[in-house]
Amino acid sequence: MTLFVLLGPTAVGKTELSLKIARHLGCPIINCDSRQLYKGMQIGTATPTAQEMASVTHYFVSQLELHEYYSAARYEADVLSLMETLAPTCRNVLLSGGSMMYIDAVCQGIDDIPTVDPDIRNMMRKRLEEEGLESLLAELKEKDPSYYDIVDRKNHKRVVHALEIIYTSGQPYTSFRSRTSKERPFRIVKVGLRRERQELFDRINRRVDLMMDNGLLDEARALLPYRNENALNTVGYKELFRYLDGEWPLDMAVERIKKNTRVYAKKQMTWFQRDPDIHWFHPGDETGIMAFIDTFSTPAS
RNA sequence: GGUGUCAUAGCUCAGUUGGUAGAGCAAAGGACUGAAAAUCCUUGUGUCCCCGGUUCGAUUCCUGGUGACACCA
Repeated sequence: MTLFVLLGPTAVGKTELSLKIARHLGCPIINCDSRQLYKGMQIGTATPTAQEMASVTHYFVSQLELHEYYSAARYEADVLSLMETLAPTCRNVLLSGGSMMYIDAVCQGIDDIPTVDPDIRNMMRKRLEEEGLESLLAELKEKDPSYYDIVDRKNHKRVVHALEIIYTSGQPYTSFRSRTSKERPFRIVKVGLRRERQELFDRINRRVDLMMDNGLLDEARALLPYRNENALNTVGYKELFRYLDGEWPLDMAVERIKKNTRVYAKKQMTWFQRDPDIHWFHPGDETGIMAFIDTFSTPAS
């Protein structure tokens, strides 16, 4: 069994190509976009359309309620479990998306760290607000000095999370971090898509305009009641919320969406760059991509 | 036409009591193990509008020019 991973920055052309590859292989698509997982965010996250979904079986698209907690670790478990289910009938499966950590969670696994209790999460958030980062850092230094040495001390999420784990488990955060790659019962082949930067940025700008034409503002308005959910802390929505609050004019919000999407794309490329297992193609090189896929696909036995 | 104010980084501006300059935004680079489209870090040489003058030295002061804005005719 082979898991093809189709990855690349946002707007590079993954969805379109994923359908072609899936039809070519006669295989299903597993979505690997942390925001397309949620319901109600179709326009802003460029979720495949109903027509696109009709021709190929898609998993993990528009499934989660907006308030549902989810994580890379759950995604890892869900995908592995799905792969087991598919194994008897599928020789090949296509995982497509750009969520870096979710891809790595599936391909390498992530350490078995306890899930943080919501009460502890709330408590830590309050403490961060009231005591400040310095105070939490001092506590981390005392309770897990080896993580204190390596943590990004200005990144409150990292510091807070380590303490959350310490409070949840009673053990140092470092004790859970093995950072070893897990074995998978299937072959993994990574296909990366990339374009010249200007080409990609033009596509991003055009796609944002298209999203606006397709009703992104109405979608954002409908999601306004959920704005504090993590799922909505997402490019495309957070900017339109500022407009709906009367803070920004609409054209400014749209420009910000474009800019933040470009920044996100750059961040994705930075992450992908250091993965030596990715085979890179231009999305227009369909012949090359299909030939590559054919050489690695698992044939009928 | 007259008077005044302004002209500095891609943009908005600060500043140099005369010793060639710095913030925010934009842009670029990077980190990343259970909230990741999140969160965080690093990076600022530019004819200081142009010609001339004063000066050891002018982006800074002065004359003139050009452009923008405001007010008066």
